Amino acid sequence: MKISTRGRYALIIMIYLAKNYESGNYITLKEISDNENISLKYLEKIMALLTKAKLVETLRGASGGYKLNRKPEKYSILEIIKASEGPIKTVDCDTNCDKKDTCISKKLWCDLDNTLNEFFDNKTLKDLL
Amino acid sequence: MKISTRGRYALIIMIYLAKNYESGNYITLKEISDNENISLKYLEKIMALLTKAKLVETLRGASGGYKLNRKPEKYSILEIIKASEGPIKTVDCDTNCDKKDTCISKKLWCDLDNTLNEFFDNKTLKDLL
DNA sequence: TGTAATTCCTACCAAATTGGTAGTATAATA
DNA sequence: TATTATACTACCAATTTGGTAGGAATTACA
Repeated sequence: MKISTRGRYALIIMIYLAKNYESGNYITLKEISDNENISLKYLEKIMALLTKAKLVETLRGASGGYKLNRKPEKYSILEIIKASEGPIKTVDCDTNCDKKDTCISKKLWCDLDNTLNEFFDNKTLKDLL
Repeated sequence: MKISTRGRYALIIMIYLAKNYESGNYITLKEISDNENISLKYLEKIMALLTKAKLVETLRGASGGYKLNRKPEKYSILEIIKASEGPIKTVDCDTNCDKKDTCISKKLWCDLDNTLNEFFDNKTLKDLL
């Protein structure tokens, strides 16, 4: 029942970009790294996930960086969590479980996943600012 | 964002005991192991957590075993999760974070913990039967 | 046109957690 | 007293987490 640093840092990055959304500028990871005290190299790795999920626009080379490609209110927190931590699936009981059809617990875990999805989907980046 | 097998198996154990609550009998881990296809040794380890949390009554020796010490409706799922997986704390951002006082994300994670606590606290063992 | 700045990509690694197993001691009962 | 159970302690392999390192590709700008 943990959110790893991947998800936590991903959100920090996105909040940082959201704060700079109005300027339209590309923000470097170096700047985020310096301001948030997170290793540049680790940020790069997390950023790769956000880039792959098309949550940000990137520009390489000098004076490049990252920026949001939509308004902050158009990002649900769910997208950010999914991109960084993978889909929300609190238990893995579908495959290789011979009781999956009669399992009493299953409904609980499904409800839990739904609750979490709803929790994160109802909130946008803008709500956090 | 995962529930480990500890929490998952703990719930299976508790459901099993709840089903046998009316009989008043002590149930052996061997029986649960056979019926649920979970290794006896691993069940012992998980059971130790539930015992320590005083969720069950135990009797050692021949014709011993485990049984619930209250009615199934008196157990919240939260207790069982806490006993097996530890307290619900989705992020660990209090200690060693120099930004903990100004952190924008913090409220989100607190809300998340509260949502999860409420989710599990509102459900009893009996609800699952 | 060269160089500095920046992202992109691949590989590697240590520590912690997960998901167990094994053996023995202790207690209760028949 | 033999058998059946839990209780306790120690160990271990595989996976995940939380990074680091180095260089290649790309772009802006002087």
